[in-house]
Amino acid sequence: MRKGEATRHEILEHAAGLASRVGLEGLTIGKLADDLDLSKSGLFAHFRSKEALQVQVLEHAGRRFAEVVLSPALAAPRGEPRLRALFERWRRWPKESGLPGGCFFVQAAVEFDDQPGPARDLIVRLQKDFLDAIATVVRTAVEEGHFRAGVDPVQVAYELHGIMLAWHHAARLLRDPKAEERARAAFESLVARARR
Amino acid sequence: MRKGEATRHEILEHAAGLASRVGLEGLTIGKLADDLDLSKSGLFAHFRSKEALQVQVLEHAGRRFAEVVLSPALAAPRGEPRLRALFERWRRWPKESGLPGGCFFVQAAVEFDDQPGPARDLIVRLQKDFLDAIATVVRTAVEEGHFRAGVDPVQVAYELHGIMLAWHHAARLLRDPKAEERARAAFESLVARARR
DNA sequence: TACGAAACCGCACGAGCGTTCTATTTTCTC
DNA sequence: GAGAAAATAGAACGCTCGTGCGGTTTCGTA
Repeated sequence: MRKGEATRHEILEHAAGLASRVGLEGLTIGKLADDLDLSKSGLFAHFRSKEALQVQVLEHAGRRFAEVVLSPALAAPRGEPRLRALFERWRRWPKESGLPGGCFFVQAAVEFDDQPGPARDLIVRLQKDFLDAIATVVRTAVEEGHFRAGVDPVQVAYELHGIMLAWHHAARLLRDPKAEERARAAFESLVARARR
Repeated sequence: MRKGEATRHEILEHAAGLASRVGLEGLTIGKLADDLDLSKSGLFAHFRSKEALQVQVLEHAGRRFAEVVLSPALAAPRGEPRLRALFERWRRWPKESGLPGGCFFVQAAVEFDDQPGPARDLIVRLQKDFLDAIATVVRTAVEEGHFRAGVDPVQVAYELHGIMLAWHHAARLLRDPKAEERARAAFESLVARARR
């Protein structure tokens, strides 16, 4: 029971990186087994279906995201600093977590927005939870008096998400060297607007 | 030579809709042929490779987008009205063009951001051209005096793109009924900021 | 150290993929 | 309306996919 857990972890780790490049649908048990020097059937036995594999990869990445982005950000002082910490960690997360294809939640969200099933359900839950978390951070910024009272936290979360998606697009597809600079400018503008 | 053109057009039309749901990689010659009551080989003969099919679907959609979104928007009065027209048409384009899976450029951009080849090259060109077009519209708004002189047109294009991506995400994945409302609010905020 | 359980392998399967070849039907042109 | 050219069909290929099965190796524990 010990060894199995370990290799399953290894598999999920590698699968997340692979999926960031080719997507969760593009994930292939054969390729995965090859990369990890396992037999196809040996690897398959850990999950018993491809769908289960996809779901577990998502769960794994969700836990990882919470560890690497959310929790540390929430450790920052309440209010605007916390929002800034979140932004910074969010931006660095694909690199830090060894996702060579960029944030693979972006890929998964687009891939499954039209394909019902447990994978889609899980993605929706994860993304909603995350957007809620952003909104909560913004709300505390209002409570702390950093942001003005009229600010709509959900709207800010929405717009921040848009900034990150545009950044992902500019950086990964367009290879625009100014992508980060633009994302930062947009973020500062968003914060300034909320503060004023 | 006439008939072939017609069915090829039909194929591309249907393929674009299909690809909006399953992606350009998920596109399958067999499924496509089935849907259109053609033989696999008969359909295949029109393109002679799947890659060529993908590229032609992209070209087709690009032309369509220019017809349905860009050109009509550019017919609006210079400046802010033109930007508004662009926003409105852009928002309606997946529905108007029979893309049941939402804007399939979003799907394609994410799918190919890491897979070199002619398809990726074409997507990059199309997206760059479009972002340039937005920036140009913003620039004319500055020239017309609708927007203030300090506005960075490229930055505005970047942020508008982000708003649309967030909208796509909220509407399609999260099925958020307020998605459009939020997109509109973000757009108004963007315009107000540029105007002030 | 022995033994039961867990982990893993090799092999095979049926299905679907993109692609090729040859033959047949349909379309266009003079 | 005949004949060339184009469009389509049918069958087959080699490959890869996810999945199932039976046996072998490795591990964890008593």
